[in-house]
Amino acid sequence: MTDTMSPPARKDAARNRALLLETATQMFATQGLDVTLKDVARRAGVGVGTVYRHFPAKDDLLDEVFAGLLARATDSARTAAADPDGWRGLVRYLEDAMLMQRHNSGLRGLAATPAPSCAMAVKSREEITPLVQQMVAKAQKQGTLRPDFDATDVAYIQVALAAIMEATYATSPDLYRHHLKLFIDGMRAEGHREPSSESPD
Amino acid sequence: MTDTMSPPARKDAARNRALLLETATQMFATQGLDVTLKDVARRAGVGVGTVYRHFPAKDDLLDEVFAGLLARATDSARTAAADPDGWRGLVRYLEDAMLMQRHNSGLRGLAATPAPSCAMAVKSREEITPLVQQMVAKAQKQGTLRPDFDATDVAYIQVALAAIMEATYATSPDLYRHHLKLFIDGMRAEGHREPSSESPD
DNA sequence: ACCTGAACACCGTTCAAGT
DNA sequence: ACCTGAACACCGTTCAAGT
Repeated sequence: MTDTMSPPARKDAARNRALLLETATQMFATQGLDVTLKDVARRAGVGVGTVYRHFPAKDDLLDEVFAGLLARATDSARTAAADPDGWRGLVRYLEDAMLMQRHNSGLRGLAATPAPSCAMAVKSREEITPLVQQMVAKAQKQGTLRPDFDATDVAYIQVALAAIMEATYATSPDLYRHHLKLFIDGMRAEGHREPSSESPD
Repeated sequence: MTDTMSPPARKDAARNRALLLETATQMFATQGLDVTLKDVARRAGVGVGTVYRHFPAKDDLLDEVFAGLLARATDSARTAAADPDGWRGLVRYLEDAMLMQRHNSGLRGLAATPAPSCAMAVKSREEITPLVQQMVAKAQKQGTLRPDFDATDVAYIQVALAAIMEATYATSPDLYRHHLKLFIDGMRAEGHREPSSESPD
């Protein structure tokens, strides 16, 4: 994924790059998207200019930082798509995605305000959409998912839940589970509304 | 609503205040929340300092600007609460609220990112929540709304739809209608899933 | 009293000078 | 080649000087 050109780069440069990525990943995860690049630089022990040498703009740094999480999300989607029960796969995928956000402040911010320009959003769509499409098709064939449900709707439900989570996280970080259930229930096909052995809360 | 104290204030000051409010309302509606206070000042023909004299901070200006819209939303909720059919009132209230956002960029931004600190959000909750509670109670008594549905859930559905609208507006400003339908369907009580004479789109 | 605009703090980004 | 930090543009906010 990172080869073909660009002579190996000096060892110190490579180290700085890795260090910055690591530092930024940590800071964005715990403190959210508005950590300053100056702060990232200081914590990494380099000058601001170095950050901009490796990442032309803050968005580029964000893209690389969250590319890692995107990979995890893709894995989750792949596993979910392999589930023979389409509905169950879909639900698990959504739960996984929300759990990731639950534990990463920066991801919450990104997911709730998806700039269509954002490289990560684009790649995310490209990689995950086909997998979600498989789940949707399967679940519809199995009669458990509404027939008028689109694969892109899953992405929008993620956006919706992200916004809710962002709004409620500070007060009750797990309230989103309630809304997740609500939305999932709205996805069910006619006559598949039985509570599936969960506690009623 | 604006009396009891503060000697009437000089005529030019009062005019400036009104002018600023009007200008800001216009600009936030069409250009969104990140219009500059310097721009507002210029367009109103005053200095920046004047803006800050009348509104201690940008948030205060926003609060006053959107207090007007809040009043309209409250009216809508009151009308909806008066509907003998609880379900129909609830649906109309949601449709109204979304229509307001649809036509106001600043409102879209605010609704999608509700800071709990925001005075408008607080007032909105205080004024509208009891009305929504009436609708929810009525609809549940009439058996058309899920029994495990909370009045606060309505507010969160608004947040969710606002985020979706914000994400899709540029490309397809009316796509939110689809998701509104989806969520509304998720609110239905068991056995009330008939398509109610709408076109299927 | 109220208005004005220069000035400050802050953040993203650039670039001349260093190694 | 790459690093550094001062410098710039921009936005929110303040305040000394004007009327």
